[in-house]
Amino acid sequence: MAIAASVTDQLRDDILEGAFPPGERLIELQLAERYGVGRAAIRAALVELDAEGLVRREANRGATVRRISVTEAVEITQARAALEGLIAGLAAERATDGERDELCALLAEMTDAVEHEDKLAYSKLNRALHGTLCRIARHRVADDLVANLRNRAAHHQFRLALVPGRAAESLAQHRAIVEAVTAGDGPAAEAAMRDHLASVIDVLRHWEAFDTRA
Amino acid sequence: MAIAASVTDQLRDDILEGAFPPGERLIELQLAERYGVGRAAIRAALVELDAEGLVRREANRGATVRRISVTEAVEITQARAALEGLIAGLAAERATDGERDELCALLAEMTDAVEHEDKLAYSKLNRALHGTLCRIARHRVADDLVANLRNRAAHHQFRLALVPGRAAESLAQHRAIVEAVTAGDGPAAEAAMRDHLASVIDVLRHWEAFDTRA
DNA sequence: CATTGCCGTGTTGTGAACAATACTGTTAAC
DNA sequence: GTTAACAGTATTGTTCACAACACGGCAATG
Repeated sequence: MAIAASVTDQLRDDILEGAFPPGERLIELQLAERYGVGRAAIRAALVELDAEGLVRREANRGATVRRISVTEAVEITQARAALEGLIAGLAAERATDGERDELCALLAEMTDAVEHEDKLAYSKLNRALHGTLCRIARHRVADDLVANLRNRAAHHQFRLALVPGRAAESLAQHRAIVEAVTAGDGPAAEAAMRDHLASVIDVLRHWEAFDTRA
Repeated sequence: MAIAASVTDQLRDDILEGAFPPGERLIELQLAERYGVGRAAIRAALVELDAEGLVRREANRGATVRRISVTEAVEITQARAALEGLIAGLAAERATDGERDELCALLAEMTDAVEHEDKLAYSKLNRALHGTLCRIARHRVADDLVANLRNRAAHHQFRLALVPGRAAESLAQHRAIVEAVTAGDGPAAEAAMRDHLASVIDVLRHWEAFDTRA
């Protein structure tokens, strides 16, 4: 499965990049040709991505890119809040001096991005910051779960970055998180992370009312 | 995959039942014969259970039942604490009167089991109570994640039930959870659930020191 | 005109055969 | 006695072909 694992990764990336939009049918033969492998490898990849929640498979009807409703995105973010709260708390306890510097540097870059109104850069830095916290926490199980949840809701996270004024609010919340982590205050870090994601949920809930698509 | 899904379920159950102990090799041909299906179906099942974390697959070397160290069981339980805290809080907000009665009935059965020192029954009821809370919370995402985490640590949970005096302590904690949920007090329910799982973690940590196997 | 039955096409599900790889025990050399 | 090379076996990885199923259009019927 050396090659097949790589096929799974390629397909996952392609879905996350938007090469296959939500609802799109994923036909084994087409994918096999696209990635230059046999149908068996594609099948394995589809089973795996189905388990990850990125792909939906129906018996005898094939696979499609899973469509995540706003309602489900709220649930995903709630689960993230619980798990990333744990992670933030652990990160506060376990961060080395070098890792603290890393977080501060990321925060500085985020501040720059907000000042220059570079929403794309901010979105990437946002992802990087959360990823760095996961690494610092040294908690494999939570890390894996969170990475998966982030992938599942990736589409909506992207929309979020485009909301006017959102970046400034988000920046302040991230600053609170980084400060608590660098101060080594676990409970404060957990609370700050939960606050941050609660505010994400607020935005999602606002959409939920008059949005049934995507 | 109508049949194949059932094969995955059968294999998962067999692993959880202990029919295949941790570390045991899972040979495709043997499994195919055992369940009366082709190798392809078995392969799909193994890929799926690998994604679930119950099975480990190495390239060209086959699949084995994943061995969960005590250290990893601690991590799993920490993640459960975060997610089941969320679930307990939601359950407190969303439980109907009928569901509250259901919880009280389960608690009564657990009390009986402790009085009769029926550890096996208690262990089953324990599982049932947590499962019922997941259902009451009506939170699909967290529910799925928790169910998976419980499966992964199932072996250790079973050992836990055999610790002398553990059942009485556990019963008191479950009573606190049920009382908070039936009272509709979300934060208290979340705190009670976290307390309960923190005490599970304490026992695991105690083992961690002088236990490297299983 | 609406509805039902039927057939053709596209796609998935499954089984069998073959190739590639890793493990085991044996023999030979140093 | 230890190590290295080697063959034999067991198991996985891959490909192919075919069967099973779902969907679409078309025609026949009421």
